Amino acid sequence: MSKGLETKENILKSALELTSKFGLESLSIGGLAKSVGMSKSGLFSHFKSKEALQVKVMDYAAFKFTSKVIKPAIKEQRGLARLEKMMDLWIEWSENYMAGGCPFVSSFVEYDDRPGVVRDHIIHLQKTMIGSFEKAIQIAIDENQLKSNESVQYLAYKVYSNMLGYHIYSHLLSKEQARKNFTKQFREIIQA
Amino acid sequence: MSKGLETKENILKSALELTSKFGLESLSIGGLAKSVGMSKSGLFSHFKSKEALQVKVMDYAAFKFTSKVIKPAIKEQRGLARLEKMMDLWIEWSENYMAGGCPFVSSFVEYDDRPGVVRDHIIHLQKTMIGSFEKAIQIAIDENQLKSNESVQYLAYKVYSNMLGYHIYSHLLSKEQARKNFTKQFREIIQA
DNA sequence: GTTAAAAACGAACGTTCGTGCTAAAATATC
DNA sequence: GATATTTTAGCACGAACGTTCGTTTTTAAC
Repeated sequence: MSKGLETKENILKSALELTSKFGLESLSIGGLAKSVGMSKSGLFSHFKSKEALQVKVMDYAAFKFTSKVIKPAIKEQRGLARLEKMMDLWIEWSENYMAGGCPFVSSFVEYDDRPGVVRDHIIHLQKTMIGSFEKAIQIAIDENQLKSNESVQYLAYKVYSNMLGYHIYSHLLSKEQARKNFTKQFREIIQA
Repeated sequence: MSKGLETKENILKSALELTSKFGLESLSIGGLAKSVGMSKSGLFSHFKSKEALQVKVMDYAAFKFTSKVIKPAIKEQRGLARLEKMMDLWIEWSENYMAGGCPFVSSFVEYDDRPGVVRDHIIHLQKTMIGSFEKAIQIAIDENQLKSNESVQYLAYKVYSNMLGYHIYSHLLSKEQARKNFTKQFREIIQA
């Protein structure tokens, strides 16, 4: 890998950490440069605008999410086991890897009323992400491991709401209590 | 009402609108001053710091939430009817009154990793809000209109997750579809 | 109507913001 | 090892940030 790509990856890694903690909008070129130990202009030249940087950061987040949650779960056998593994990894992603909070949730909330390429991109990534869950749910149904007369879309909605609830409650109460609630509701969803 | 309190209320009204759209952190003294049509310093003198302004804005949001959602719902008869009215008004609050998105959700996500008085205050308000729903649920149970072997806290968690799901989905899909999902899951929660 | 208090203003402060430049340093190519 | 290319740094810009100040205007009290 060339030097350029190496530092670029380095920058995005730091940027994602900062985004997770403080949000995509609070990401500043100067602050980011300081945290990776290079000059503002040096960093800036890698991306040609702040907007482009933000888009790249979200792409990087999506890449990481895929490699930390989606891909490992696919190694599990088709059906409920895979879906459950996905939930576990998802929680782990929120809890350990993205300690400052899921960047998709925060950036989405941040940009839901800021029209522009950043928002469009976030929405696209979010839909892709939900699509992954819908696919996993569909497979569980096909494998006759999940019986439900509800649509896949509605089941995914419930799964996703539950994750959002976990996300908020984990900062409000203890992580343990939030996790209990999450697990309990997930069981109800797949057993209904 | 004195002139001072009048303009202060005016400022907070504009501030809440901006917060709903762009978030509490993006609220700037200069921008806010421009939107209410007064000077930066004139506005600033009403609050002695930006932090104080942010706290006041959230207090104002809580006040509005109480008067638009909680209080009108209490006029409904005790039990499920009241809880359902609360849901309707809550959705209405998100959809019409707070068109830019619920300020509690957005500010909470924004500040969950920014220690300080603002965060502490937001958490406090959020807990109070959840407490209101728990109380309504408890009453519905006491009135024998809601039968459940789950704890009130867990039921409130489900109700709240559902609202969060609605909040995200309404920006992702259509409001109608989001609302359908919300209503459906709410029915399941109170019938389980 | 006079006077005291409150409210709003305009200007300036030191910082930080994103974004251009140009020049120097580091890397890759041959 | 010389050359071409990429990457980084340094500096400057205009604008916006929160905040302070002294002054002027508006309101309230008598």
